[in-house]
Amino acid sequence: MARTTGSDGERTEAAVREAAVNLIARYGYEAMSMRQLAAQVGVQAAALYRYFPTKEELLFTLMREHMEGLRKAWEHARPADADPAEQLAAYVRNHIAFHIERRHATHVSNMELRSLSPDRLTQILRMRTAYEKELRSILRDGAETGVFRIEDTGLTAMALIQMMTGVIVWFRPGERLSVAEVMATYLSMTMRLVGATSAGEERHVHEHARLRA
Amino acid sequence: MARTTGSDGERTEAAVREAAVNLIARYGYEAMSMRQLAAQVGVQAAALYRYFPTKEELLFTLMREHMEGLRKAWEHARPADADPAEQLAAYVRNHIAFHIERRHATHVSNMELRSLSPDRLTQILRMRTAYEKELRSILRDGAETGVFRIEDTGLTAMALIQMMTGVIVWFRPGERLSVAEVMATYLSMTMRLVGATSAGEERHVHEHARLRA
DNA sequence: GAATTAATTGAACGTTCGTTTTATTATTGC
DNA sequence: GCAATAATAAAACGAACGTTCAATTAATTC
Repeated sequence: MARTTGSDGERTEAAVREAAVNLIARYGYEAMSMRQLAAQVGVQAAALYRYFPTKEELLFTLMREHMEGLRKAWEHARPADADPAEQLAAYVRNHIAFHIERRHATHVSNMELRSLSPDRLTQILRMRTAYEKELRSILRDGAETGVFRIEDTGLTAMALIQMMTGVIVWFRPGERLSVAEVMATYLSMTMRLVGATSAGEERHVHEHARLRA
Repeated sequence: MARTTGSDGERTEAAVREAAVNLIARYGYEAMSMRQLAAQVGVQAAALYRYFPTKEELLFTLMREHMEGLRKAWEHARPADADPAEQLAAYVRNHIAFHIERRHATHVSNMELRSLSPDRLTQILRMRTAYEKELRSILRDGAETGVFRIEDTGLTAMALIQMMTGVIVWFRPGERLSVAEVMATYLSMTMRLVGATSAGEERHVHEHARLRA
């Protein structure tokens, strides 16, 4: 046999990406074999090499597009002219919404970094650092303006990001909590953690009420 | 050749454990080969099977002992009769100190769960859940006593644990911050996050001063 | 409808993997 | 110092891995 009826390159490539994200998230990059991936797509292993030259290139593509998606989401969600408290709230909401919606891809991007070659690792880490830098900048602004009380900006940024990204470990859609509830609670915890002054707290409380409605 | 001069079973087994933790933390369980591990120990691959019947059993042993170590550390560090704020402070200090000291083992226990067979996975998760339950219990006590202001105990516990465990991602000994400084800052963030009342804050501030001294 | 291009199969390549078996040497106990 | 045991080496096993190649068929182009 050879080309099958109804076969379509674009559809196959999309199916490969989706199956790869799911399999790598569940079993890990090293544990997923190209044959296993091909079987999930409904194709022979050799067909995969029409779309991705190597297994590592496939992993890198998934990670790069995930990071670009995160950057674009924040570019779209960031408020143009807003005080640090509003900016921080937008950052938290965007981060949690994005990571819950793309749990599997996030898992891959966070857990499989060590399977990348050095220069590809550098590229992904650069994108990640740029994204984290946005948060540090917001925190610094807030600390200088006096709306936040923060001991160490860099350390607080790392703590917040790890706290927020952690939702993908335990969150399962359709269980006890809705996405809006999780977002609201994490927003509340974040504002307290950065010592947001009453003005920021007020805003957050209103936000909280709105989200639960 | 066969038995080598000066060979000693106990020393070899300890060397295997240490090398395995380091290699798995760096390259991942699947990516570490038994030959690579043996080479690191200075022995042939077959010799490993004198101490661990399979590769997975080796992984499981490392994880189980790490979790038991964490439990024992908390048993030893937990204050007998203390208010929730003091108990929480002890939990945070113990968690951060333990995880910084055993970064590699923590990495293994957190990242390689999917390489365990179902029943071994269950065993490790049970130990982890028991440990997390301690934190939830402290938070609940504090919320009921009124010393903490917490929206959702379970969610707060997860957020705190992920925030604290996250130190192993970026912390490198001997760099910008000392362990005591990191502990102090995380303690401060934790107390604010749980909305600890001024009494708890006071105590924490004193603690903070003590640790920096 | 013939020629060209796109998509895929099936088989194979060389390598590496975890593990087992057997033999061999060092150490220990008497 | 001799028997028993502990610790390892060396070689091999079959299976699985990522990847390549040639052949084959479907879709497209003119």
